[in-house]
Amino acid sequence: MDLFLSTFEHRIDKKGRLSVPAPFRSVLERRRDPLYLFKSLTEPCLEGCGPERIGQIVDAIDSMDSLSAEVATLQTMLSSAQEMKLDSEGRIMLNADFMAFAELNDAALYAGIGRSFQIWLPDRYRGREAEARARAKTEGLPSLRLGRTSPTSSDNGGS
Amino acid sequence: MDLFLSTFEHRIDKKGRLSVPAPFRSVLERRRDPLYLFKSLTEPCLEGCGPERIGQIVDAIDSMDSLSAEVATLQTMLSSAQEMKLDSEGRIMLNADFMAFAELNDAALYAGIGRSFQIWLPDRYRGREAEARARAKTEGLPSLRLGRTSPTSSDNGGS
DNA sequence: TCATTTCCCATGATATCCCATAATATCCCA
DNA sequence: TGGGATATTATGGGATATCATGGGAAATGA
Repeated sequence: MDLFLSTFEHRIDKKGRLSVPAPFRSVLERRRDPLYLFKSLTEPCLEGCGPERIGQIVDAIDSMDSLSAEVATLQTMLSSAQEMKLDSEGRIMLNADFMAFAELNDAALYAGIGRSFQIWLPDRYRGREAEARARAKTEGLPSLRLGRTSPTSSDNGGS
Repeated sequence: MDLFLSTFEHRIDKKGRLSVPAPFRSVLERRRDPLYLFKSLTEPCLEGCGPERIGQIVDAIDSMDSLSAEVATLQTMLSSAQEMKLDSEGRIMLNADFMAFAELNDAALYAGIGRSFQIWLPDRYRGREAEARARAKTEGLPSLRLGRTSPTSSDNGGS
């Protein structure tokens, strides 16, 4: 089961190019997946994922009442989503909208969160991380059931 | 799965020409599909799609009570639909009815929403997007964990 | 005829390709 | 186990291709 994990900080060059971390690239390559980015609905960061999540959203829209507010929300996600083409060095180009939304300028921090990852202004991310750790200390951990539960997992091996 | 995604803002020149975004054109070309536009039933914007979506509407009408109000509604969609011809540079010309309906003048914003896309007055679209994002912040994300269709999938990273 | 629309070419902006390089990580073999 | 050789990675820059856009001229059609 390959996942997006760890954090990486990379520079954004004068041309607006940003390297995708090699470990993330190899996850996508192994699955032969293109990379999609979209603006987070709830945080000032970008989200990266493979096509399966985009497909879920498209299918969900088709199965919902097209006049509902939920559909409008999902459509907002899709209208900000973009299939990113990597250049031969594994870099992407962030358009002006993406850059402005996440308030990026000359550097970006990738944070792998399992099946997807986020792209943040580095300092902002570190601030949030500190907050989250402080919260954990005062409020305790969210219930985490590490025992494992759900059956069947037709995953390939890996770690 | 090629989809219409992302947003693009283009100018409408003095002759009334409007470029179709290159990524949208390549989706249509790959499928050898002509482009259809029609007036949205629910919003002050135009909708664009390929022939399969038009076919779905026709089929839906055929399967419904031909006297119902819904049929009349869907029929107005079809009667406003038009097959657009692209010039050699990939531009379309919007007729006066389309321009007036979406209140367009010298610019248009394309918003890809998966299997179709919309064409908006840019400022109006941005207002709607801001509303949708504000709603998502207060009311949370629509639950899309229903559709657990694909092999990977599962929990949303939706920050 | 006159008013459009369509075709063709020009152009500036920008993305993409290809190559170079420095730093780091990985490998290999003694 | 060490240490030099090799591969990978992130980053940068110049050249080339693509794209959006605009305008003149030919074609269409009412």
